[in-house]
Amino acid sequence: MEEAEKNQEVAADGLVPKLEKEEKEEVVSSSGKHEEEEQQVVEKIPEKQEDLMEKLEGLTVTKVADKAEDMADKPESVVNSERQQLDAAVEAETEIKKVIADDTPYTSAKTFEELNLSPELLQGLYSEMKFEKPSKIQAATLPMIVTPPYRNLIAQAHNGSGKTTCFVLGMLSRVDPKLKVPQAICVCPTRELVIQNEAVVVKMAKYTGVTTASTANADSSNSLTHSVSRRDRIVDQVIIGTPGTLKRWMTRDKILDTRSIKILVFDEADQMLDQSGFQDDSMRIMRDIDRSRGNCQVLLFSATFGENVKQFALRTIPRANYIFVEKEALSLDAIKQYKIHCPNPGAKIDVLQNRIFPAAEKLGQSIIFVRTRHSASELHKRLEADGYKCTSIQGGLSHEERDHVIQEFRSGETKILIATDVLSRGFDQAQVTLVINYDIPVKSVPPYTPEFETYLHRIGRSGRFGRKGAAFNLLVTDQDERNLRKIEQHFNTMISDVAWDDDNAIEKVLKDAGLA
DNA sequence: AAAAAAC
Repeated sequence: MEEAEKNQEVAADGLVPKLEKEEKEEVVSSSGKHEEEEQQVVEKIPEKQEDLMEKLEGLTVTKVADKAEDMADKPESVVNSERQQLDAAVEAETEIKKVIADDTPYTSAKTFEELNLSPELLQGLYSEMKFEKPSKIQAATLPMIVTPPYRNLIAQAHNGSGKTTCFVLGMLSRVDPKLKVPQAICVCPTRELVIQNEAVVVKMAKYTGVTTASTANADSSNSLTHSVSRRDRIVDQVIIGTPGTLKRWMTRDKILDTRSIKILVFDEADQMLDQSGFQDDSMRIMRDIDRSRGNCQVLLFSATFGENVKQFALRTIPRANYIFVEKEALSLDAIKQYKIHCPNPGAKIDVLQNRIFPAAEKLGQSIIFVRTRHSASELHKRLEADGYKCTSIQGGLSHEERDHVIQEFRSGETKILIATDVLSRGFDQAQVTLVINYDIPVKSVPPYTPEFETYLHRIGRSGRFGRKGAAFNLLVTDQDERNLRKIEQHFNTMISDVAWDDDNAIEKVLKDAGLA
């Protein structure tokens, strides 16, 4: 079982953004070792498919088996195509390992030009987005996304490495602005992410004539059974939304025509497909689109794919190309992680106010993560009562309140934001240098083991696109200690101790992190 | 001893 899973695992080390590259490159560039590893990966593929066949049941088996037979039939071409993707130059610097579903040859994109994007789209990339060349994950995935036969793709890459650009370019390159019907859908887990992603689409699409619609602009849910159903059919090409509203638009309201949808994106895909996440809605959306128009390209993107959801995704998304990263390679070196053991719950406030805030003031912006909605507003009240300027956001607030809090934080007016996990994923604000886990993320049911993926997403709110960042974990109980140790082991990363009562410890540590 | 969306 474990062997099989290991074979399944395809690592993509070094999906690191530009600024961090120098360090990483030293590690990977000199030896020819990864080349050997590549060969092994190539040779293992037929065997891997057999393992997969044994493990899977039902519908999926047929598909995977077909694939395995294909491979057995023409091992030469498979091996050849695998070799073709070992594009020497790119390979040497990216160390990306990927698996492709057929014998379509893909060459890593060193420039955006070679992707055959429209001039309008390229202009958006250069003059609006100020992008020069593809990041590593972009170089690896964009050819897979935009090259016929438009295979499905499951792609994992580090926090802040440029995944959004991958799927936004994917969507924009596939839609026809002359056709006034929905052609691309992007599903996101939160309202904030919908708004953020829509802004990227609008910016990148500036010269293309493509328009967007999003569930966040729709009227809020009270008064409007009427006004929503009265809405006209959507004529925009790119639709961005949260799963519930998208589903309603497709089924009850019938304002979202899915017959022309060519590409369907799941951002934060592991959460969107997780059973305790949005699995039901996501599957429903996929099925409905598949029924009204087959052959829709599905893209899954996330920084994390826990083992279960990874297997589910591979079973669910047929004939997908995929790229995965070993979990041990996921924590970014640019984000230094610390733990502060507090003698009692009250000391958390003390550490926050007297140790962290004074140091944080000079840095940039900070996000403090807590476990519940209630503790978000409680901590907010407490800090405000003590004279600290901060805001808080959680799903219990009205949409207007949430928008307002985010807008103030985006503008830099507020430096300290208290948040539940509504903001743990995807939120992209370059100025965030500090993440504080006021509570460690844990599962909601006994034995309250750590939520590894959430931890990684939270600390990934800092250190965007290779910038430096720091994360402080406040611990009180023995269970906190145990859970943090598990997190260290899980990601094979070092979380150093900082004394809670030392005046200078935080300052010193931030200097070490390259922040002070 | 939960959060997210949304009914």
